Amino acid sequence: MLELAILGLLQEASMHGYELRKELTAKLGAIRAAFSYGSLYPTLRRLQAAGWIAEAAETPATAEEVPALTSRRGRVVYTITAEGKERFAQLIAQTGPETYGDSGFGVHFAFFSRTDQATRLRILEGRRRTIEERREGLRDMLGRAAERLDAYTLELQRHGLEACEREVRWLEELIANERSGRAPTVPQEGTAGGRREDNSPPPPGESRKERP
Amino acid sequence: MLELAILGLLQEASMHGYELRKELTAKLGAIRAAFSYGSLYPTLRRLQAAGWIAEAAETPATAEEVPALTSRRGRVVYTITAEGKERFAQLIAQTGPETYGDSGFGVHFAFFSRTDQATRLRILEGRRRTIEERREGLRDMLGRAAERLDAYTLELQRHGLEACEREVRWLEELIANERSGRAPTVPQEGTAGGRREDNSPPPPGESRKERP
DNA sequence: ACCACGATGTATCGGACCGATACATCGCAC
DNA sequence: GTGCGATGTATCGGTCCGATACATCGTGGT
Repeated sequence: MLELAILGLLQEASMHGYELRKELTAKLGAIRAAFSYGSLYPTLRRLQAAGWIAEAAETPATAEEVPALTSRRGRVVYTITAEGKERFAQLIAQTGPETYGDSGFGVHFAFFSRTDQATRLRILEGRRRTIEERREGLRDMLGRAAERLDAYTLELQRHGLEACEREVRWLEELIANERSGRAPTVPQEGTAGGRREDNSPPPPGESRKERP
Repeated sequence: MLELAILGLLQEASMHGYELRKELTAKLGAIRAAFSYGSLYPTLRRLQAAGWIAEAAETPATAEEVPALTSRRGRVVYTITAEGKERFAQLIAQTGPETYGDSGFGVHFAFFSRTDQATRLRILEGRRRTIEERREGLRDMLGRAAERLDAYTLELQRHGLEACEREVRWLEELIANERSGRAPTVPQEGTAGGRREDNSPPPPGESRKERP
């Protein structure tokens, strides 16, 4: 999961660890706490060893903005490699049970603008399936096994059930949107201006922003 | 977390691993997937080594119901010890940051009927605080940093924000209920009949056994 | 002039937990 | 009688977390 997230973020811009973690938190804050440094740094090392990412020279490029303040230090800036982009494309396209869990789904969803529509649909439907099953489990519990549970546990289940129902509705909307061509609002091109050799096919219905 | 959950469940009834996991799933299904055997069995061993739980002889007690079918096998039934009960009381009463995370809160909440009111209140308020902070983070993101994020990520944040708002409202209700004396419905005494030497002060609204 | 403090930044260690997997037995349906 | 799904115990490798350590920077207070 972390591997996928790092590769995805570095595709938008080169960054050092600290920055990466902040972006991670910003992008995934809704779905999971954040990855800790205890997994981030080892993973960076692993990705570098595998050749998916590489260390970059400090502050040479993208001049003008923020001249050279705090120039080089211990900071290690990572850049994704061509192999890394391939790896990302492969990871983002393959789906499985772990794609539908809370954490996995969140990460995949956060990179939907780099995912082709067929895969998006597959993921949304898989997630819906997963949540529907969780929902049914809770319904059964609140029906049949209710008298075995104390009031607090029951209340927890009730609240969980409501959350499930709500998420299923949300997913339904997203799926309908996806099928009708247009994205929830609009996928937009990442920071990286150039480079169009990445596979992700431009989504069909590129339309307007939300905020009316 | 798992330690607390096991101790709590064994206080209601002696069980073997498989059964324990099913109960765990039933009780915590709303908040987290389930603990896997890969953590369950090692933890059982650890608890046994610490003297909090002990192996019990198979099917000797609680006769009548289900005579002796499938009598003894490889099944290992665990029973909580007096020290284990003390340990549970200590764990359930102490609060901290980890108590307010998704998983920690869920487990603590699931055993609220064995928690004194002051602690319940402390946990609910801590949890509320935590979610409120998460909520503020998401609000900031959707306000200031919105243009940096793509439409899908934005939609994820929006959905997360709504979930936070909903949970805060839920917590408010629980807190109000808690303050006004009555629990969501009513905490009930566990299976364990004897032993009143454990510290947990009898909650105010102590009523009768489960099965009415 | 000094320095305390919080943000930035890299890094490691132990431990909790997961997912896959391997077995072995039971009761039941075909 | 036989295969199959539920019951049941157990381990292994790997991911991730939480705490911790340490060093530098800019800022503001005194």
